[in-house]
Amino acid sequence: MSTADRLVESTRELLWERGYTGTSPKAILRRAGAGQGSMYHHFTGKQDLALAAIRRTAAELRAAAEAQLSGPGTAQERVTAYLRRERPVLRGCPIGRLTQDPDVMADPELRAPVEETLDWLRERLAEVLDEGRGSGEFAAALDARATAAALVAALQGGYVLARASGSEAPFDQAVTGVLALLAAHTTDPGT
Amino acid sequence: MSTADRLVESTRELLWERGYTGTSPKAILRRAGAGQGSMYHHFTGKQDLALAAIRRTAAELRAAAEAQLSGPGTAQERVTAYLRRERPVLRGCPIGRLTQDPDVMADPELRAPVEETLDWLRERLAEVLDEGRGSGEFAAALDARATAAALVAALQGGYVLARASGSEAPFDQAVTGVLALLAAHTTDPGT
DNA sequence: GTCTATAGTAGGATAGAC
DNA sequence: GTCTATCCTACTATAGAC
Repeated sequence: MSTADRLVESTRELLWERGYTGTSPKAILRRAGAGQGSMYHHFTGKQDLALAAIRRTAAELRAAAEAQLSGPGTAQERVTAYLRRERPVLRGCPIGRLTQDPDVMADPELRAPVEETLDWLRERLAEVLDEGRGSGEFAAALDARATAAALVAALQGGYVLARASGSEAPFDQAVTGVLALLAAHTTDPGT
Repeated sequence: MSTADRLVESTRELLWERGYTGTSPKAILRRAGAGQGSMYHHFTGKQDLALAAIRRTAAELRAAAEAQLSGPGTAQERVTAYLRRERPVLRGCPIGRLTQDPDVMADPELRAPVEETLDWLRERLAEVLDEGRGSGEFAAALDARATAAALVAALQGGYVLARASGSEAPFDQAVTGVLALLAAHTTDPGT
């Protein structure tokens, strides 16, 4: 892995652990095993490096979600697979956490990938729900957009509750709870 | 308002806006219109001041929730009233946001009120749901704890989505979505 | 490309005058 | 109680040698 790649990876880890404000260039360099010169040679500064890190993390999150949502199975099964996918719950969502970082939200460049990723996720989930609604899998009255927002919020909020309590249990409960509610809107999918 | 109170209020605002790591004593003093001497006279330092601020915010959140949840109406109505209560959505949850602050979570004293508040909220909501289940308002099969977790997560996650998109819409959608799902588990409450 | 040296600003706390 | 002065460390970036 090149020095530039190591810098981006270290930045991704630290942004996840400590956020943008809580991450110093010095900490990044220490973790990457690089000197100041390397960083300022490959990137213009902390913001530029964070931008590369956030973009990569956003792309990964999107690809991981797409893998579940466009996989095999009914709409219900794909939604369930996505929500129930194994996650590092106590570490939280590497994109969602940036939402709490005032310096990220105040910078249009840093903010854009965060906004796009979460907006895309809601929209993509709504598509799958709509699919299931069209095929008679879900009740016709189901509001795909509102339900999609509720599902993504259950995940994001589940992370918050889990971190607060220091246990994965609340996350699992939130996912179980929202899926149980959704099941009431499910008609028998047939085969 | 005393100087000590102004310091606590300024700290509450800044913790909400910028988090613990992103808030410096200097910024607190500027906002409170006080000098360094005042702060270190009334408090031992940043951590002590933050502790007072977090405790007060936690108490307020709890009182506000209790007002809705122990108010008049059916369980369904009280839950709806709590979820639909007017909120400063784009500012986020002043307690939930601390969950993303590594320095808060690493400090047992600062962390305790965050953990207690969110744990209490889930439990209190579960009680109301159980009440409604007992009175036949909700389906007997409803898992009160899981549903409570899903509802609180919808709020906390709704904040995240709203901040990401820069609009209150995703928050409202998440609340609408989860309440619509819950409605399917509702039997006619009668009178 | 990478290193060390340097610099200016801010963070967090202490000391002592008033 | 509050103020100013002071201290040490960290943050973020630049300069210039290798």
